[in-house]
Amino acid sequence: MKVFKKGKNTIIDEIKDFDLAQTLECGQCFNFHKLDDDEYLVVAFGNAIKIKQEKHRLIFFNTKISDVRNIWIHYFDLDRDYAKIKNYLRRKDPLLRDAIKEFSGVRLMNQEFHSALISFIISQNKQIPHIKKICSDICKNYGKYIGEIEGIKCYSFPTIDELSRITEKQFRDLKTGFRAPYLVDACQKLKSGKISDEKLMNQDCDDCRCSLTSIKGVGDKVANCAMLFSLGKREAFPIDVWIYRIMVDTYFDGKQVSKDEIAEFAKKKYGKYGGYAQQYMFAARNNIKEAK
DNA sequence: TCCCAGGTAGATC
DNA sequence: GATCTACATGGG
Repeated sequence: MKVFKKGKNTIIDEIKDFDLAQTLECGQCFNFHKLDDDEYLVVAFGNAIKIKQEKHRLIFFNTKISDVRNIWIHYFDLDRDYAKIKNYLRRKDPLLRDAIKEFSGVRLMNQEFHSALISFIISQNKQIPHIKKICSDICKNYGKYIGEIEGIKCYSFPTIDELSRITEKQFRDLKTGFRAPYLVDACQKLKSGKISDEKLMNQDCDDCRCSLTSIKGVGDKVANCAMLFSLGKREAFPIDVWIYRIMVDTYFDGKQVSKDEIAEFAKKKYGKYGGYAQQYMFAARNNIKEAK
């Protein structure tokens, strides 16, 4: 992997096991906008940038090389060897072979904790396009204006301070419905420091999940998503309706077992790679369903 | 009109 | 403990 400056842009070349579209569109992140094929507007850490992929090359438009090194490489998890992870999973589970083949460019992102937590509280009982819409509305209404890219006005995800000032009524006006009081509780715990990424990163998986589920409206699934996508807990295995169906059909002969039983099974089967297994499976959910 | 969506809290048994 | 249901909103 080579990083260098070209005019106003920064380039990463010789990238392996990465596909920008697959990584952004596989349901782990909601704060982006598709501009064209393999071309996206991404918002994170108070920045908005245009990124384009050309085969093994990533172009970060109008971006300093130091930002690519300090922010974006880690954000897209590009400093990790995915060949090893994929080999492990292919050997471990034949079901994942096709999923990994089809979605070999998926990487688990390292998002900002507060934005991942808020996004996944919103995600419950909602479809991905609507989650994206609400996240975007939150940025537009309560984040800061960053600038315009390709004629699109960009707004940062609100900081914890900005989030803590949003009332339940204001959350309801953004069509979050019954999640509004959950969001308020999460924002207050973030603001008070009762919940912080610093504390959670130092906890093991079970303690971390336990801390997170002390927030109203955060159960195992939302906690696991926040842990997996923003706290580096890669053994976390979120079980949503899709993963539940796939696991039940594949390993429990269609029998409606409890989510705890599936979680236990996944822990034994995938171990510390649970999160990766889950994400390849989720990315390929429609193909897996059709194959049955 | 009915069913479902990257679920969870509270009630009930 | 393990199940059952209400919960806002939008889309098929």
